[in-house]
Amino acid sequence: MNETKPAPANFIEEIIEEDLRTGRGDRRIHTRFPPEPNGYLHIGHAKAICLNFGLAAKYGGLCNLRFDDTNPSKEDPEYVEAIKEDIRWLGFDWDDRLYFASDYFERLYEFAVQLIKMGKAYVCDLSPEEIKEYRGTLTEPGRESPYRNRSVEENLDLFARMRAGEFPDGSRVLLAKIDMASPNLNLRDPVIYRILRVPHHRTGRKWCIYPMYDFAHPLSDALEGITHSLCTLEFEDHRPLYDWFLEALGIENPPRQIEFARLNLSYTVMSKRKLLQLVKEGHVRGWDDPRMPTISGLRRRGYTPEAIRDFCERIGVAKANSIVDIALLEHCLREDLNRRAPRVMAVLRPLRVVIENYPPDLVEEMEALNNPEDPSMGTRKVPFSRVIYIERDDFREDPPPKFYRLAPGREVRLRYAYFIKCTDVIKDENGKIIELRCTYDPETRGGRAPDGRQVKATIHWVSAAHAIPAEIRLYDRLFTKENPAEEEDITACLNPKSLEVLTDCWLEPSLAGAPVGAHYQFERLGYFCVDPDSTPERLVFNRTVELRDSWAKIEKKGAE
RNA sequence: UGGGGGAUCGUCUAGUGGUAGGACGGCGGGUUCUGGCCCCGCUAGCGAGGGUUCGAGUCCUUCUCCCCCAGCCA
Repeated sequence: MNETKPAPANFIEEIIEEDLRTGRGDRRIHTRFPPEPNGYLHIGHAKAICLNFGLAAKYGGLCNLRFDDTNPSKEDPEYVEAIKEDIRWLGFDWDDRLYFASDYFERLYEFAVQLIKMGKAYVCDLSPEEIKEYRGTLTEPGRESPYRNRSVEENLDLFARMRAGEFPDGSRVLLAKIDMASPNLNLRDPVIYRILRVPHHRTGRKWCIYPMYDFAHPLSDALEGITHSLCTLEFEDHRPLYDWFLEALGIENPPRQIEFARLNLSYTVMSKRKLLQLVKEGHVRGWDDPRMPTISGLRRRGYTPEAIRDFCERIGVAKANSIVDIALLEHCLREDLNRRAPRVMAVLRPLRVVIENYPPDLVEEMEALNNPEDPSMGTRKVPFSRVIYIERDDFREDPPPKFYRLAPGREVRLRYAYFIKCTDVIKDENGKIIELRCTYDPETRGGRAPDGRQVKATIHWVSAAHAIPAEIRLYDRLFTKENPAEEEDITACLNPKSLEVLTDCWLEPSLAGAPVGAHYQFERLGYFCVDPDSTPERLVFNRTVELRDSWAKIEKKGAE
């Protein structure tokens, strides 16, 4: 067979293929996903995960999971477990290659000693404020620290004593000796070790000095044999420093850092800090609130790993900052769920309907398709009786043009059942419609009229005597602004209607015992999944995403 | 005013000197026992100016706008 190789999908694949051709990086592909365990993963991380693991898979390489845990004051083992679970759920596997930067502390310390011996690092006694001052500004060069030219011996001694805990936090740091006049601030003698008496979640109290990201990252990559180290755009300025450490320490086949644009999604925020704020201030119920763009939130909402992976593939990888329309994510979701979610009938806002000419004691079992997209999913029986509930939205006493559903004197089809015609509208003392009286045509059982007459609409229903009650949570975008991150205060543009809880909902009886996490399409309404808050007595559903709704569009247009 | 990046339909993204393409969205139509799915069609773009060239989104040049950097965070 003569298969043409697919063109590289993005600039990173181009670089990789070039490296594979020229032999740079040992003709291997080895990537890593390096989260800091200081928060939950979000859909932006999913992009990085798909990229790193996907590249390894595509080019026959490997991808490690490495926790970048060099700052114990922000990290927590709770996050480590949550992150592992999320990556696995997304469908990726790091086999036995689970690493922690903290595993390398001893070796990183040795690297630092090596740097000192080469005269490329020194201990500085300046205070944090002084260091900042000496660093200069964007437009003015920095000044050299008075401690910059200490002897190797003194530096070695001081660094050992930093490790031994002889000095208080913040009193001294180890700096790389590079260039205080560099226009790139990262090269103005950056801090590589600081004194921090904070117990580490993995190394306990063994260390009171911890390496900085800029030092730990390239060397951790080197230690793991990483060939391509992908990160986001804001680290572009750090690349010279990344390369400097590898070069100074004589690393062979050094890994190559490549930067790409992080993902932003419309109507949400993506920074860990802002997400943490939403959680802490109680604007959402937690990291896994179904309105959150976190992996755990999306999972609880009912998103599938397949949909998220497909989305990550479709958005592409580039270097331009962008905000992807959340409609694309929803499209990927619907496409996946349409294929696999069983159809059921559920009424969210019930309107009681009495079918006056239907025998009071009769119950019929109507046969319904579980998924018209996939006949192999079979059929089920849905009980039908004299009193049913329909959706309040499916009836209008005074129907506007193009409203095809039920109205006084009008006939519609009940999905998988009969044609019914509305004969009477019953209201309470306030004029609120509380019940409809209808008649059915026994000849239309199964949904077709022998005389060939047609109806304009098919609506869903549940049998009042058989339906099971449920709570259903409807979600909308969390923010009213397309890019909340650019607002002074993101909480000012929170969408007050991002959550609506419906407590008087009725489900067809086949849903009894539905397991947590199960996905369904509630016909004509959307995709829903069973929330963990469900109890054996009462199911709770989340609306994952609505079906596209052309009637809603028509109605909205009419209102304008 | 220093350095590092970036600019292609409304959005995301291809295009590597030879007819600017795809996806999402929007609009219109077909089909339909879900106003869903599916199918068809339409819509709409190279930040600006100059130059090189038979030919420029692509090369050169000037400019404009946007993002990132002055943590002992990552």
